[in-house]
Amino acid sequence: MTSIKDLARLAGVSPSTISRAVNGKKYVKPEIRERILELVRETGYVPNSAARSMVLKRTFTVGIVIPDTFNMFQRQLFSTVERSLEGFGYHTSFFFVVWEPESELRCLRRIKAEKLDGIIMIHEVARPEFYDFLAKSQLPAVLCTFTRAGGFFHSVHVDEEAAARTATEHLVSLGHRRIGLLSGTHFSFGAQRAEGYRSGLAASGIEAREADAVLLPSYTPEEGRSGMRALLERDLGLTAVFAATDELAIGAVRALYEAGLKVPRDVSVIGFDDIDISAYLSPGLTTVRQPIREMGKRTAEIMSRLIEGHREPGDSVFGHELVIRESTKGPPKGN
Amino acid sequence: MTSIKDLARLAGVSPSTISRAVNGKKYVKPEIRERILELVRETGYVPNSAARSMVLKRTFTVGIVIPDTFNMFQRQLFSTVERSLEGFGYHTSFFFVVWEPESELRCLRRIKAEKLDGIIMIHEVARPEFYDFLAKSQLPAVLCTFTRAGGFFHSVHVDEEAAARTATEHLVSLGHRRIGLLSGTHFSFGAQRAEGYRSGLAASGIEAREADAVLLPSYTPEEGRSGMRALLERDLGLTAVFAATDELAIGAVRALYEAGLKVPRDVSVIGFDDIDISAYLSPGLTTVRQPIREMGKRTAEIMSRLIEGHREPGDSVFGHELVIRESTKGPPKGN
DNA sequence: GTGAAAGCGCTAACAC
DNA sequence: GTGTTAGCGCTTTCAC
Repeated sequence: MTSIKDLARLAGVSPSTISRAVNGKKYVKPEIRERILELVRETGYVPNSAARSMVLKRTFTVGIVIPDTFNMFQRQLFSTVERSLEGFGYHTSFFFVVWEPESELRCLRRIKAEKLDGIIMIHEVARPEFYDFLAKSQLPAVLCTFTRAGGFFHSVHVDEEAAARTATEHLVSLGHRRIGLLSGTHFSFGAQRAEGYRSGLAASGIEAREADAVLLPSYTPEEGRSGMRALLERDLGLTAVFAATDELAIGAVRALYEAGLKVPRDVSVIGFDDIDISAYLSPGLTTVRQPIREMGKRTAEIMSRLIEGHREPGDSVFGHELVIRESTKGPPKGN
Repeated sequence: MTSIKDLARLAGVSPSTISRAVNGKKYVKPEIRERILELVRETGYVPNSAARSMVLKRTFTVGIVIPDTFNMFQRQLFSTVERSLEGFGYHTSFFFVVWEPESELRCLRRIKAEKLDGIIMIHEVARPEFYDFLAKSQLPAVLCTFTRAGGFFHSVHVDEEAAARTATEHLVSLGHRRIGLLSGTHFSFGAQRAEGYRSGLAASGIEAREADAVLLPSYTPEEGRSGMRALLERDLGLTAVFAATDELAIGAVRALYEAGLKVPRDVSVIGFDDIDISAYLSPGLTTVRQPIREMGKRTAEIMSRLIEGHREPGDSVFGHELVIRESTKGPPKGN
């Protein structure tokens, strides 16, 4: 691998001049600069980023912490973030964390080792050490899709509870009275969406029954399927279900299908997130959309400004949107 | 941020001793080691990886090149690769490349700059410079899900053509005679799967008609939907469709749904890959499974051995498996 | 405009 | 067992 010294020897100049030429600095005679750039092309020289970041004391890369099991919503989110960050001149480094304390600590160690310019959390880690580090290190950080009490961190998110209420109210407005809930125990949004479901019901004067809700350990289609099965077995006379994520909803629809029930003829299903695939399901999934692209862009933008030393408002709360497709309609007659 | 010198001062020893203690080397008096480790805990010291890799001349991280638009199949693949690599003691660095020459070159530059221990390609880049660099630099490299003529690179993949043939023959065995094809123009697998479709048809004495096939510019549900629509408009009397990826298949099912046709009652649909979601669709998608986990693990294993300087066989060809779910059945009577 | 020298944080020879 | 020294590849004063 050619180094700056090799190039210096080749060009018959000093390493400093190479450095200046490569980095487009002033004070290099045009013809020398040309010759150097020509040499760079020939040799395929690219400055070693480790060496560079050692002296510059910055890496031009921001870390993105994301669950190892990231779902399609998160996947779309981080792609947008990555692209936008690239636009601001930053690279990204991904840290996949598994849902276990050890993994979070390992991730934290790596983050410290890599001396990143900033950290974006697309995953709500459990370990407080994580947040403590972010706070104490003064590292630019933004929480994407969740907040943390204390107002210390910048965060980009929707009003989860309000959005879940919108979903529930849509079902109610269609005439449903017995509505099931499929949500999860992990991460704040699970509880927040469940709360929105309850308040949506309450606002319509409908009692939220304990038995109508099931809280799953994760938000996968498989959990949605087994959650829906549980609901079905309880024989509650549900005519609709609110699933806290589209993936849970997909599993729920599947369980219904396996039970010989049709969506939306027998049971209506509404999801949350509006992941890409939801529009292509048959029937298309009615859901509450989080403005993924906008949120991703905003996250990158805040990060970039934070790195540049600007101050930024603490919270960016985005609006949600009800997307009505074919998986919801009025309850079957007789109910 | 605490550095090795700070620690040395704190512990009253030299930096070398700190280095030895932290890296678990011999020749450190037990009580001193203890004190140092204690200090490490207190201060939260983590060695700067840039500095470390400069002297070690290796980074313990392998790069994974993957399309920016990676699909669910690739997503599962890289998660497995990442996890397995982690098990071998390597970190991973992702390079998302957009389908355009400039992006591939930018990616190549970054790869050169980062001095990785190896490169895994989960994306078949177009630029020959990329492969030239890999070859000339002697960097351990493995191509995952595709091969390259010349036998120079290690690669992990299935026999795409044979697998597509299996899919087609399944349809034929069900009684279908007019079978549509939805594949793509990009990446070798598009042509290989199309070829498998043709040879599957030929093996059954069925003529492959030009009009029954549509080649899309990408492999998304949206393309599958528009491809299926095109097929429908041609009014060919198709009773089944082979889609070259599950995502294409999902879009095809959607187009059929929108046209008021039922799967599999009116038209059977078979996909390729067996992405996670396929089992949760309603109806479940019949498909050809690539052994994602095994392929991912194998890729990581080969990489690890390559880095350690071992020789490895050039190709790992995995077997595929037909997964029959509900989206395929015999053709409607009267056809 | 250009080069020499110092130094970023770390590890590995090599003394002691 | 431990410290001293050199050096990884780069950028940046500071002379010239």
